[in-house]
Amino acid sequence: MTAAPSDDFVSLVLEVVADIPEGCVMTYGDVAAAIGSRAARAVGTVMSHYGSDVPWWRVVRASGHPAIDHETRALQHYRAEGTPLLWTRTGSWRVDLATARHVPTA
DNA sequence: TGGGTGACTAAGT
DNA sequence: CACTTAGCCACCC
Repeated sequence: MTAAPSDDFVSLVLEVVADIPEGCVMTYGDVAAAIGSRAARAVGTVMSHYGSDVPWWRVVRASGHPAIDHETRALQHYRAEGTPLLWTRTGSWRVDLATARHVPTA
């Protein structure tokens, strides 16, 4: 299952996500915009099927929260990469988009 | 060809 | 800050 889909949209998404440097993150909407689309949902769908081959944890929602049901898994990577995190008093946490948000030069 | 689904976003409560 | 509602886009049957 070495994801090598001939699908254009899928390949573009994987390419953008793979280009995100360590310690940085991008929102689903930003990834979609990077490939010239606004299908943030489609990006998430692609990640759910091919995320195994890309640093999916570097892709978060517009609120700074990681993919649903994968927050704990993403937290392990953030702590290991030194990604800036913001903790709330309620015990919840989120990625500091103001500092970790990555902007593709292309 | 048409309809339903989803690792989303933004706005309102 | 957290939850709910409506809107959008790409993919599968």
